[in-house]
Amino acid sequence: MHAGFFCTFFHTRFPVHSADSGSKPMPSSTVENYLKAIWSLQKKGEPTALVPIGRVAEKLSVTPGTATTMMNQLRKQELVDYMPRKGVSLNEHGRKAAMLVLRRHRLVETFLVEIMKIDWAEVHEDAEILEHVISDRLLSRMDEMLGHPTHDPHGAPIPTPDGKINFDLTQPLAECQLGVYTLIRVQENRPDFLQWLEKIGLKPGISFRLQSLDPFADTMGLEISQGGLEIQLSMSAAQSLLVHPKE
Amino acid sequence: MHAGFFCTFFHTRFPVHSADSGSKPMPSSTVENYLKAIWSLQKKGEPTALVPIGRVAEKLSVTPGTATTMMNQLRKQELVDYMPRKGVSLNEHGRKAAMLVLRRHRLVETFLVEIMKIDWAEVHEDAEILEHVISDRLLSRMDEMLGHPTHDPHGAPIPTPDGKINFDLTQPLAECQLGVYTLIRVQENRPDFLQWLEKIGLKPGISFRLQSLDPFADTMGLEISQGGLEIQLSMSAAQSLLVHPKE
DNA sequence: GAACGGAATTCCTTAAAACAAATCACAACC
DNA sequence: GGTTGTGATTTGTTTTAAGGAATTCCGTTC
Repeated sequence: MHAGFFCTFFHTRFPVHSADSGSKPMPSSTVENYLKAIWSLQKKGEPTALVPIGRVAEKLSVTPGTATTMMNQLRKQELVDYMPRKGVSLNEHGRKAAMLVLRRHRLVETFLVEIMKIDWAEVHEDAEILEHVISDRLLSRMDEMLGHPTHDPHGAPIPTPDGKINFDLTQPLAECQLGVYTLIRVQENRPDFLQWLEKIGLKPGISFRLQSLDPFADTMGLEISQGGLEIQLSMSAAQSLLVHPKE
Repeated sequence: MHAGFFCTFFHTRFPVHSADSGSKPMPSSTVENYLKAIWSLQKKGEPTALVPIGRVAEKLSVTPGTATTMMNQLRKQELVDYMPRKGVSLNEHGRKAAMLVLRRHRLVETFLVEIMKIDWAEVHEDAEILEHVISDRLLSRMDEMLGHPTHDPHGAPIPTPDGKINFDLTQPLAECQLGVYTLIRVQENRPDFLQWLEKIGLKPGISFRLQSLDPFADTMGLEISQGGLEIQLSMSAAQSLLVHPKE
């Protein structure tokens, strides 16, 4: 095999999250990952905007040919609108399926953090796997134990069981003026970054003062605790911090 | 496809329970299932006894040819001793791998029952899937939360992290004389059976009196609660109830 | 209007699992 | 000692997912 040692891992299909009895074939975990990828590449404003196949392939670290082949299957399963050479977008089916995967992912993450007390910086990887295999029974038990949470530990909204998602009105910190803000959501999964955030005391729900802006150094300075050190943050990092103005 | 609707499910390979970095290819979930099957067919006394390939195939609901092919792969991966036409047995590697799967399975079951409060009669199916995908981190967190349990909710011993298992000295109720016994373990996964046991008040740890034996009807009569009704039980059901004499 | 370049598509191959059908080995029987 | 039968093996095909190479579109340039 070419791509190295653990190719097997990427070739892997997952089992399905619940024994079912429906008519539709039920998406494999590979299909689910394609749906998630397409969803995440679609800009939220315009749900019919086409995503180029190359972006999908890149997102999933797969060759364009592989992605194209999969697009045809997704279309056959009536999960996407796919126009060769134009791009792909989720249809109503596909969007709902993607939302249910996202729901599983985020509920699992919340469960791992709240109940199992695993560091929020490290839950993404596990959730990435479990989202494809958790049964409906387990999922609803988790939901119940957590008291039907609306947001995961990163501040991301959890879709409802019927596939609706509630977009919060937030803006990236990178686009803010000086002032006081509350961190709502962290849109980034890299554990090292999340661990760093934790170390400096930034978690969803925490408020802080955006104190300085340096357009040339491309950084911002934050005061997180009253009278604490000013923390320097790159603009690209600030892009993944979604905030509300305080109050 | 021939074998019916949800073949896809059985074709499925699972991802791997933890990102690793070792040299060995790391068993796919299919391989893990074969190892489990072989282990469960090997009688516990004689670890080198060969299991006929047909039994393995039957256990996994797979054609003999498929099992034969897999035996060759297992041998190539140095997990089994396989002698064509004679049979197969786990070698030291394979036994350890099987024990680790069993550990994951039983810890997961215990977690589902103790922490998530799912009915012990219904956890088998979920555990059957999760045992292949749970990461080491999650597993050890579960172990910790449960206080390093030695037995699962069905009374089965949980192998240690280094793959040792501690066989309890129990006998099948079917082989017992009249007397008072404590139920140690239920060796049966069918939810309906387990639910029935629960309904009549039999769970691991419960004591009861074996009150009558009817060799012609092939049944035994149990008194579970003091002065309660006598419950009739077939010998084959009694075969899966492992007990100790009380005290 | 023709040529170019990059993205997307097709076609071919590989890999793991599985099934079906044909064949093979060996013990038991006559 | 030859025949039969059962279980195991071999061979060939299928499915899903993937990679690679060659080719085809199509929007730009010249």
